[in-house]
Amino acid sequence: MATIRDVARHAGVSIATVSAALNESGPVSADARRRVWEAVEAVGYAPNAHARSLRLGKSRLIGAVVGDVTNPFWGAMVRTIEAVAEKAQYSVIIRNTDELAERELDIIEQLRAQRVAGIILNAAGSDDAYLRRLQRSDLPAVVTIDQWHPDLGRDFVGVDNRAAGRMLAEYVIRLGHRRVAVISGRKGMWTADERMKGAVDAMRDAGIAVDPTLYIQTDYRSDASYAAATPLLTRRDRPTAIIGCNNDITFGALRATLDLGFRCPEDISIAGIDEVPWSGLVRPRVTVVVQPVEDMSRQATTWLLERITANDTDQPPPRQRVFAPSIVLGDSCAPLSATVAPT
Amino acid sequence: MATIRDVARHAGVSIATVSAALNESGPVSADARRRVWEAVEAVGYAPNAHARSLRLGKSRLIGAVVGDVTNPFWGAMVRTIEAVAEKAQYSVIIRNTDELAERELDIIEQLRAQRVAGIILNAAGSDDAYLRRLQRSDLPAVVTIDQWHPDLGRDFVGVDNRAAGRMLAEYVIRLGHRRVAVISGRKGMWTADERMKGAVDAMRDAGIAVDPTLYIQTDYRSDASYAAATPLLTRRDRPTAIIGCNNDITFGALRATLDLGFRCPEDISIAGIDEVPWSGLVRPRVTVVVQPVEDMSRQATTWLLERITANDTDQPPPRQRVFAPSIVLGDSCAPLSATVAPT
DNA sequence: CTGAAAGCGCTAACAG
DNA sequence: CTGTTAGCGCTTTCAG
Repeated sequence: MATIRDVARHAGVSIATVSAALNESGPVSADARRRVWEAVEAVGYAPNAHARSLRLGKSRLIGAVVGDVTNPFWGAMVRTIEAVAEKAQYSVIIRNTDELAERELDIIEQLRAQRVAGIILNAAGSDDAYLRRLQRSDLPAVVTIDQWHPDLGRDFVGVDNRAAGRMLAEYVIRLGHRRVAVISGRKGMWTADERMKGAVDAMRDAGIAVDPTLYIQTDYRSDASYAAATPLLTRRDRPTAIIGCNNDITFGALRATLDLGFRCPEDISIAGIDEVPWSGLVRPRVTVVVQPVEDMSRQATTWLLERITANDTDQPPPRQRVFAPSIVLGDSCAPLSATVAPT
Repeated sequence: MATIRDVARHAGVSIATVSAALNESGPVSADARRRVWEAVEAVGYAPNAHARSLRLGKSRLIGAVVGDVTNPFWGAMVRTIEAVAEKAQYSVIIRNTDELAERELDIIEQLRAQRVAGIILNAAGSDDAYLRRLQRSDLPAVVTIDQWHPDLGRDFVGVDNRAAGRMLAEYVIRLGHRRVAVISGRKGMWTADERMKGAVDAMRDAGIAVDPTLYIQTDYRSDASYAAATPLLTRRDRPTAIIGCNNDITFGALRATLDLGFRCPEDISIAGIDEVPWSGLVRPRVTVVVQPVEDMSRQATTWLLERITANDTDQPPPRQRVFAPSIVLGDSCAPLSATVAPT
């Protein structure tokens, strides 16, 4: 592939002039500039990004470390991250962690070796050893997204997850439900704990006796949720409503409900967090709390690019932006009075 | 960030020894090796990928150029591509084209400048100028996926799209339908043309008079499909069945059908191509032809890595692998005899 | 305004 | 077995 030397030779100038012309980083005569561009065209030149990065000591790559692109939540995130990055001439390397802390740390290490300029990170781990390893000072710019870690000292973009859990619980409580199950992600994960806490708080505030066997934390996965929901639904004092703390969990709970021969919402009311794909055609239309995914990923990417561009000396202190979730009503929840009581 | 020099100094050896030790590319005494690894640990060294790529004249990056990660079809593709690439220590840069040929060419040019080692490409354009620009000889290794271009001379992985269209049409014909509409992607796009042709062939083979006003090619997008379906459904001699040639199109057609007050499948039968997300809960359960997305992306990535690794001299000739699609029956199609006739 | 030359961090001869 | 050195392609002083 053509190098800057080929262009210089072809244009009859020095390589320094070519560089100055292409980057507009120095004075070049109109004539030389024209000849350079012609030569670029003629030899099919494109500057070698690796040489450039090496010389400049910085690359135009950013990493997007997400749970799983296959989940519409992360799919939408990645889509927007890519769109915003592209405008600023950055490319995004995508990596899925399946929310496995060990994998995530590995990936971060690899991205560091690749000298990405920055990382948008779904930091899904939680224990101390994990956090310590995330603290290492020689990481590139990082903006965390979705999961918050109080002491990490990084920019964070997410939603008020406690409010999300609370909204859903208050909604079903208002419909009269008293025995409400909540299935959330694994313990220690910020979003999972917060969503659970928000829901439980709402119950407590409503004067409902808190039954811990109704509150389950497992993986944010539909099979885990299915497995968790099944025993709940076959108990004698089964809940009359279930809250699923992400889309996969909601999906699993709904499947379990229907597979066991219950109707939703006639027998069991179900509501969840996160958008449901093809929601217009999913029956019942699930009541969900949604996050402004696009705004979130746009903010995260903007902040990241800002940090990448800023001098080391004027890096802003860690910022947090917490968006408000909103509820989208469907018909997956019925008033308790209209619910067929457990026998 | 630490360089190989820091490691060498710390270990009390030369940089060549460090390189040899880390890459196992030369004889190094056990003692030196140990000291090198200790030094690496101590200074937090990770080899600079840009320097490496520059020196080696090749990178460990591949580009995944897809329609839109947000679509579950592409989401699954990207997921598998990343998984397979990771095992071989390659990173994937993701780019969405929205199937816009101009954007796609731009992106390819950028990836070329970035010196990616290879590209997995959804080549969505079709005109001659486009193809000519894709032909340029100085591109890295390329494997095309989904869309086939006979003369491109690149590896290709996809499905038998004609069979996919045919399967669906034969299915509804077997149910007795005679007035069957088909909505596909834009003209000139291989998958769109093939799926349409497969469906139309099946009609012709069944002795059905071909009514061109029932065969529409538009964008692979739900709003385009919605707009296309609406007039079809409001005609007096409206079709009794609709075939949607990708998931978005099917979704749009279904929405239009329901919005107009028709029931599916009682009034209109609908079937489509591509997986439907949350299909277990979408009502009606749509009958679809699905592609083995995971096998396809695995094959594409494997071939790409193979080409990247092979010497220029022993590059295999262009290969094609065409997977068979399969049909998954739902309840979105009813026998014509059970269908409420247009008034 | 233009050119020569240094050097980013690494690998691979090659010499010791 | 180990060290010295050239050079990958680029940007950027610094002289002319």
